[in-house]
Amino acid sequence: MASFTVENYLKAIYSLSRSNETGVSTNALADHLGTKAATITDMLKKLNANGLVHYKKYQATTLTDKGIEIALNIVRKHRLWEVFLVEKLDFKWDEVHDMAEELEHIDSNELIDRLERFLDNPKFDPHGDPIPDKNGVIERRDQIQLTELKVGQKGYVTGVKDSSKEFLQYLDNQNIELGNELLVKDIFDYDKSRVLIIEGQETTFSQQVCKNLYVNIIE
Amino acid sequence: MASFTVENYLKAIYSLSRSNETGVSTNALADHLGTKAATITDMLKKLNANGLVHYKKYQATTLTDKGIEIALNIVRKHRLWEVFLVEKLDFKWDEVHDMAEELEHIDSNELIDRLERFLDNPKFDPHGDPIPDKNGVIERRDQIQLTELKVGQKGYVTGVKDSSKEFLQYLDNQNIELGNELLVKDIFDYDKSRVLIIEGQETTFSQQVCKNLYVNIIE
DNA sequence: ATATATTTTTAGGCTAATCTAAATTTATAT
DNA sequence: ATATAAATTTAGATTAGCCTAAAAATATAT
Repeated sequence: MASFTVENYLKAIYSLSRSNETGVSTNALADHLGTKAATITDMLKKLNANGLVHYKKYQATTLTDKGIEIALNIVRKHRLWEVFLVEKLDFKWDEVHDMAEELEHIDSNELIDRLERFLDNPKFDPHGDPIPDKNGVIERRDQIQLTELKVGQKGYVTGVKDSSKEFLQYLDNQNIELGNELLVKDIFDYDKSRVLIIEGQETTFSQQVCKNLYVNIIE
Repeated sequence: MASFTVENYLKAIYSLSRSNETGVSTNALADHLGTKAATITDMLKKLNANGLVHYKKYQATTLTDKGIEIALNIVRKHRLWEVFLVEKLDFKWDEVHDMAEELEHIDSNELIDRLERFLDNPKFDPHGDPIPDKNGVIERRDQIQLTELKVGQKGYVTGVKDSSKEFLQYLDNQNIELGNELLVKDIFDYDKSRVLIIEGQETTFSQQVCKNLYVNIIE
């Protein structure tokens, strides 16, 4: 079985691969995992030897199929536990990340399958991220960043791109939650900030905030 | 914070102390934890240095107050997670031990307090063991071993002394569960086996089985 | 095209938790 | 009371995962 540490490496490589199709650099991984580049090199050699990554000296690293499978299972567990914490234990969406980081390593697929059923087979976690099924299949979603909506267009909030505590708490303060309907009333050329009507309430959001909100267009 | 390993040592010392008031021996710990005596000695020195155990060379070890506090918190977490697994995820009582062994190390008291409330503040785990409250207080219970009942006395099953998979599955096969009412109809002098009426059904149990069942007397 | 900067790897070490084998201490039995 | 057995500790190694400092490879800028 993959150790706690190995699971975290695979998850990190998976996660960084989302934004970088060509593969992941040693330094990017070191940053992400809070370790030093030398440590990453050591581990990549081991993961490579165990058939979990494709690694060649000085080149970007990618996951093998086996590596992807393990990473997706960790992501699945992480997101299901987050749903549990929010839906059943009433935690807020900005409070669950660290606990889920631990719970994701509990080693029982039977447990996680039963948890999934107990939670009524949720398809998305509290931040709107999709939950892989037991075969690692992720439901694809046609969500876009709020910045892509033009003036006059309507949408509803489906997720957040940045799930940092700070951003989630900012959204709480603004009373924004998943499912909220909104209309883009105006975009200021100067700083690309937007005037929005969210659930009937007029609010102004910076471009940065809008980039970090995913929406579905309402035709 | 105590590491996963340290937590397991403290829990083991706590657990073995239940049956041996004077303290725990190095070999007993090695057996219980599946490691070698030399390893135990090393660790006891560290735990002693950290104020978690009272350790003197060649003498039985006991937990300090701080050690007891940590051990009880682990026990609390273990038992609450077991209740969750059985009550909410429909696992059987012989299936939950290994998962709870992992879940007990999840590091959040807030999580465990919320879990407790979610489970309606259970006082006992699925094997009848008491769940320490958040201050480490355990509800004392006047349960006795079934072997202490005399012929003609009645009781109901409150717990198991041995919670091995094997014993629990044996009980399942015999349709015995916590709460069952029973009457001691006869005790055979020869092997101390008992004829019992359990929930109206006549059954014979060996002395070993009776020793491992806790009951409350019904006057 | 070459010097400089950046990234990555190598080499050598550290710590926690484990092991085996040998030495020491304590317990037991005659 | 002393020999023997059992339990415990010490000494010296190992492995996983991490580190720093130096070397090597790759990328960038003039």
